[in-house]
Amino acid sequence: MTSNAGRALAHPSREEIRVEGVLHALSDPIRLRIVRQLAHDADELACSRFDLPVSKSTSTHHFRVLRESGVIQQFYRGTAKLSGLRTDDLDTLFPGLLDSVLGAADLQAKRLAADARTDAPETAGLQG
Amino acid sequence: MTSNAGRALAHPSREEIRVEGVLHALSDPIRLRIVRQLAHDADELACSRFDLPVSKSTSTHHFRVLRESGVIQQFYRGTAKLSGLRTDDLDTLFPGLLDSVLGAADLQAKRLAADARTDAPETAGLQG
DNA sequence: CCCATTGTACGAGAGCTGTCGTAATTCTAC
DNA sequence: GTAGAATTACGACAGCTCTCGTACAATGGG
Repeated sequence: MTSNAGRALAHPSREEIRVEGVLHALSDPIRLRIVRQLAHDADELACSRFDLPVSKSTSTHHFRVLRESGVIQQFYRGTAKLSGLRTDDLDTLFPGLLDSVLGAADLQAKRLAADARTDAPETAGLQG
Repeated sequence: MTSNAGRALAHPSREEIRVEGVLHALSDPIRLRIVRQLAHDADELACSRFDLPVSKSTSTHHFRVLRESGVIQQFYRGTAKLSGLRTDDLDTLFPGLLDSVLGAADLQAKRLAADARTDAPETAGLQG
């Protein structure tokens, strides 16, 4: 069998996605980071392409939370598992939600980076 | 003393508000309900005006989570504690986030209500 | 002062969450 | 078939979360 259908992954249907679950999935820093990378870098990435500060087991856990809450879809291709945002489903169910969360995360990242630049040089003197 | 200053409540400053914390605060059904009621019914409501399906202790807990994450502000007036959304701070930090979450919650509420109407009368529990 | 109203604090318990390490599974390449 | 790479599954653990009940504090009116 050359098909990848042997390993099917459970996804919630569009109707089963709940806004509370989506918000909860996005409220973890690691998962938010995954989603931001998916949104910015590519539509579909293998899990191994993410450089996360946790073990593989923990990564698997976070990807599963994202998938089971309806934020991402996953499928196998060879030994790799590719992940992509369920942009269409989310935009249909909750228009603008994903974009504003991603925008908020970007703004916060910029703000925190700027804070670090203004804080550090004076006191600590350590910079990247 | 007629002042209400005796009981001060700790709030995060605008700069301390984190998007992960806001999303986590909004990911609980009870808290999302509180926020929706604050957004729709009034700008400032006493805690006792919320008809929540939990005990007073639990309500206090949820209001504290919302306050400490920066979603709401609270102050005392007499024996009452009034709560209001920090709309300005949130809109400045995360433009559009609060609105899209509230919109998503409204859409989902309508959708679930419609599903219940089409599910129940016809088959009374059997669905494809 | 006493009391009703309103909300807090504290302690507790059940359950979920994030994390890890190790063992197992699936696919590709030889 | 064998080896290797990518990922999952399982069991375990500490910590957090949601919930409650009871006891306590602050305000306003008699």
